[in-house]
Amino acid sequence: MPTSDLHAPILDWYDEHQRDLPWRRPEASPWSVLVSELMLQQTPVARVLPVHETWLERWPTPADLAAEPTGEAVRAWGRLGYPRRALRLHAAATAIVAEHGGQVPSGYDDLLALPGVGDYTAAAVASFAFGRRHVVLDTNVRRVLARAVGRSELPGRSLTRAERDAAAALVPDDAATAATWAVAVMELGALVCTATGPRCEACPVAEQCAWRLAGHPAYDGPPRRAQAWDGTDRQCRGRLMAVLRESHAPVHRSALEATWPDEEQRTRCLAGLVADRLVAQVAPDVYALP
DNA sequence: GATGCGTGGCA
DNA sequence: TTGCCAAGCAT
Repeated sequence: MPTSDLHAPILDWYDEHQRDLPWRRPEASPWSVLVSELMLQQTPVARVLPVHETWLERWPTPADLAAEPTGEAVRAWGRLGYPRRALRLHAAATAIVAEHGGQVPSGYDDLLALPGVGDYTAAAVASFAFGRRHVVLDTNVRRVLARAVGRSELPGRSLTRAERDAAAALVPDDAATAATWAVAVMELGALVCTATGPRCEACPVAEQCAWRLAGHPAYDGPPRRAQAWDGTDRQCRGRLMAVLRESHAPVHRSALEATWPDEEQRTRCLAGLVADRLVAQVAPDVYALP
């Protein structure tokens, strides 16, 4: 297969076009990398940048965060979305202090055991923060490989064994090169080989891209369900959380009623937030961040 | 394996 | 305008 021809062009392209991101700088700590990865789960870089900066200033080490109430993490999370990630990051910091002497572990298995850290994040932190050799397979990498190697516009809904094997076969032998390869392919997917409107004219491997050579055939896999929003529990939970984040004093139930007209749904969502530990009930009908 | 989980920007 | 998308994880 000519896939080895992908390496040099993509590594060279990354060397020239990579973004200067705080968590990529030489002085960035493993904690900075871990925080960035949690924040970047389903959230664009542009929105992560300011929150990541203030987060690291306030909590430069896992121990600093672990010493705070979880509600402070949820409040500082702001509007990044999926606030349960803030809870998981706090729990990860607590576990790092309790089980790893306050140092972010460097091994994949130890990272994977941390709350909020799955296969992708464990591989990414081990690779980016510690220079380990791993298969780092996120949505960007999956898309780049689906096109360059697999001849399709988009990857399938679920990660297949064949897809993982193909990605593994492309990882350079040398650990340091493998780590650069991982971030380089991700960056290519983020900046050039984008989900919509890919900039093939700027792509370093356009000449050998199977999808392009096939004439850019449109995605023909199973339909991808657009996530509903209006009227969903997610929207309702978001409204409730916004009120609690913005108030530095406990909030009475009556103040929450104004945010959502459907009482049955609002009550159910509030109970769900309490069950999720995103909200604490501090007195009858009074709520606050935990 | 499918589903639920926030938020905002952009074409 | 509105659908689609953004470095996933846990259940």
